Amino acid sequence: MSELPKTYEPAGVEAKWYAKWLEDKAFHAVPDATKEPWTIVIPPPNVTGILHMGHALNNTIQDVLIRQKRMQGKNALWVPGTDHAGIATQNVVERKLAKEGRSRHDLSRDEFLKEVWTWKEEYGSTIVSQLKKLGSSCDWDRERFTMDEGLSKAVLEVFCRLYDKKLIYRGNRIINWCSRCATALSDEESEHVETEGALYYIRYAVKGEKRKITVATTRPETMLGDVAVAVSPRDKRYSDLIGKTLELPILGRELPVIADEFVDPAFGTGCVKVTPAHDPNDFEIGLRHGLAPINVMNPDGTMNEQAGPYAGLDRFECRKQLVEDLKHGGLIEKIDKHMHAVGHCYRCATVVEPRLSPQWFVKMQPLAKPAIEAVRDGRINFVPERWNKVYLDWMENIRDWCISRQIWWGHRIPVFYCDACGHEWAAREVPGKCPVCGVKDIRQDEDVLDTWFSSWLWPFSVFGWPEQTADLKYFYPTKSLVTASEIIFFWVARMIMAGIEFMDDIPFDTVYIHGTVRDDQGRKMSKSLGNSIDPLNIIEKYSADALRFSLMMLTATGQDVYISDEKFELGRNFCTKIWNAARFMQMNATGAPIDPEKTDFSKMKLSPDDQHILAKLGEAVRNTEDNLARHRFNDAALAMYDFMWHHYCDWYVEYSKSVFRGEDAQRKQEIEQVMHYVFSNAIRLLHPFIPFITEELWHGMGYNTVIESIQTAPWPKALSHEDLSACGVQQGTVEYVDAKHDLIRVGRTLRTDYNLTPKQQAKFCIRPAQECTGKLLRADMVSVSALLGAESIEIDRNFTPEGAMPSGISQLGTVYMSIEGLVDTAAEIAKLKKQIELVENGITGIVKKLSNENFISRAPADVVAGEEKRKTELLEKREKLHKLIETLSV
RNA sequence: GGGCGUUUAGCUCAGUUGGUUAGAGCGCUACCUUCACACGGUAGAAGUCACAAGUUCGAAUCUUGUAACGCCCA
Repeated sequence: MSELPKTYEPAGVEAKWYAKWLEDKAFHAVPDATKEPWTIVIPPPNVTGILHMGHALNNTIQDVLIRQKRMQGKNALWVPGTDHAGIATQNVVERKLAKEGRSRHDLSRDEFLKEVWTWKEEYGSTIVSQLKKLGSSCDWDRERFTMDEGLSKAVLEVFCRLYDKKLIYRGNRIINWCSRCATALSDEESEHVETEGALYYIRYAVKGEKRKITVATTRPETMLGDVAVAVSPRDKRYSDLIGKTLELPILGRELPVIADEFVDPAFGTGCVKVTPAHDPNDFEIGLRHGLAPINVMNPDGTMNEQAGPYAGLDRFECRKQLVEDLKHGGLIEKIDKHMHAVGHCYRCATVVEPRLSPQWFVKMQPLAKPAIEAVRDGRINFVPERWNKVYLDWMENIRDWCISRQIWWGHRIPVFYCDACGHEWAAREVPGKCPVCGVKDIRQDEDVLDTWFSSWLWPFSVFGWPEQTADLKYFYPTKSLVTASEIIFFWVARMIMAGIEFMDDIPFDTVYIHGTVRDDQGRKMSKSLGNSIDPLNIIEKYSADALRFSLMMLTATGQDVYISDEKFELGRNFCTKIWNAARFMQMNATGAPIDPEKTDFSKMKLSPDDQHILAKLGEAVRNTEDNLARHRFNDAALAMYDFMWHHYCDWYVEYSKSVFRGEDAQRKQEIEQVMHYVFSNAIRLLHPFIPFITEELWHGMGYNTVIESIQTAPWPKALSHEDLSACGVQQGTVEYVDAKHDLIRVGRTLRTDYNLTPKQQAKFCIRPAQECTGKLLRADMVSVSALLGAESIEIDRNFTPEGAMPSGISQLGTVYMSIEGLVDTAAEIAKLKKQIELVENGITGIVKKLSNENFISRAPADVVAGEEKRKTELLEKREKLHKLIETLSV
């Protein structure tokens, strides 16, 4: 065992171990009937992505889960991969082309796709290498890409099956159109942003009358596509108008006035213009009344020839111009400011235009039904629970999914058309001719599929589906899905539907939804705000372990995480603390062989502190395990942090110094053995959270001579009371040590009160509360004396101070400190009086409770007994305090 | 408009089935370069649990209402 360097240098260590783990294929899993599979599939990041804090959080959680399961002996598999991110990737490559002065339309479709693949080969692994820096223990041999051959095959298979089942159809519908990306978006891809707009009140003339009526709209340019004006059938103000004709300003088109239940008489003027080609509700009204839609816009967001004088203008330019013209004609009644939610493209933030166009849809209701059941009957559970409801609400009101995109990068829709005979069909392979008329001149649909149409198959397509592979049979279904709330609809819900539809089984049983990472002012991290914290910078500055541990400490279940640079000091400081604890052990090594698995403590005489730390380790193991099982990562991290820092380092290591500085060689070896048992178990617990430093210490401490890597070391066992007492840990002793710590704190406070420096040794007298505690203390003198920094300690059941002495009361007894020089009697009395006051308050409260008949009769007996006991204790304490004042006053 | 979440120490947050004196990290105060660690140690100060009403022997915790902030859906 080589000596650990004085300071921990994470950068080299982390790189070293990750390379070693890859070399050893430590994360690789293969089907093994003798072991239980435990599978996670990664939410595939966009191939264009770079690692942000959301990824860091998401992947740390998955890594914690998978590393723990691996240590617990499960056949743990974490499947990684990336997503081809159709629109985003196409945008990136188009921007690159634009820089070269080219557009994709200068290239053929095939040439463009070649460009994208080239880009993917060059930059597509960025995020993968970043995930490795984080320490993610993915099985990289199984890395998949949503456009790779196998996954593409799965997509075609699914499309064809659904097409043949008539669950995929083509329809002319209002969809969300991004004019910048020039493609349709699904409803989920249109992000509603609360925007200040205006409500324009526009006057339409009634034909043949002098009367004008006013309609209100937020998008005046769409009036050019108006085909009617609608009022509520119950609206008496307009009942005489129904059936009459209006004249559309500017264009002069004749518009019938119709009555439709959809119209809310309370909104605006109660008159609504009907523009079926540009609004989903209007489209429905149009269908009900047999009105032909008029599309006034081009795909790029400019107005088309239907817009008359405005043809060629951009839609917003047109709005301006049109409003000017209307004002000029006295046709604007008023313009009110109006807040409303406006859809924006989730990829480029362009305002989405509802637009009538022919698109492909998946009929969702039949797929949703069994997927709703799976969550309702608890086969699938969201954590935190509240997301169950969010999921169910969405699923119960599910709308058909628009899956066609007018871009080139993606899975091309496998639908073919024969213009000769009009046949349309879906095929898994590109057909040579029309299966009906045999004509070879057939064409394939130009559109590609929504990226999520491949992601929703991820939990089984990664294992080779539709082939019934051994991997698929063994590793599917997966266990936990870890993701953020933003993609519950996009992805999680659809995976559940796909799993049930195509695998006849749920894809996972737990969906853990973690929070969003925000800056310390609670704002979402975004490039435009410039408030992003780059995890790679944090790794460089503090280490991946520090990043991971800090994130875990800060993530309360499902709550958003607020971070700033300094928050990561928490993890770094903790790693340093562990490092130094290890160095301490190494510096005091006796040279005896170290075995982290050795537990035969029954053969040695365990000191009270030994017993105490073993018991506390047991608690830490139990807490960590429980909290991990319940996805309470922060509580798990805190349990380990508290154990390692506040129990092991603060108390046990401090106590051990008294042994290591003594002469008893046997004791030194014994305590060393306890230390290695405790420490090796503690770092095993910590390994899933901070894999690098724990592996480094595993080797640094020489544990690797017994078990080669901490990754395969057995997960610590939470020893039961029976286990503990079998190896010599008595519950009473453990409680004694807790009380001893309290006594030592009382003694240390006395030191502080009299400004003793740590070097100044003080004489103490302890008057034990009971004869038996006196015995325990006397037997434990080495420990008490060392922890208290005492020159001498007298333990005397009948101790009475001769003069004024500073003192304090603890559960085990009263502590007196003997100091040279004057005791500040007045200050001592004031201190004691303050304590008496506190005790009195306590007593008053309890007496009040105990004299309440209702409390005695209705509260559970143990609560009442507890109060009684506490009352006695407080009365005793008050008595003691009074006596102390008396002695001081003498 | 509908739904969800949050409100606890200066800051960021825990607080599980209601039950002793409401906890942590950071920050703050005092002392300490001590021999694992100053990325450290010891001791300490700091809270009207958003507000109001209710249920209860007992409420940070349960119910209702109010307010502020945030998120999702329409």
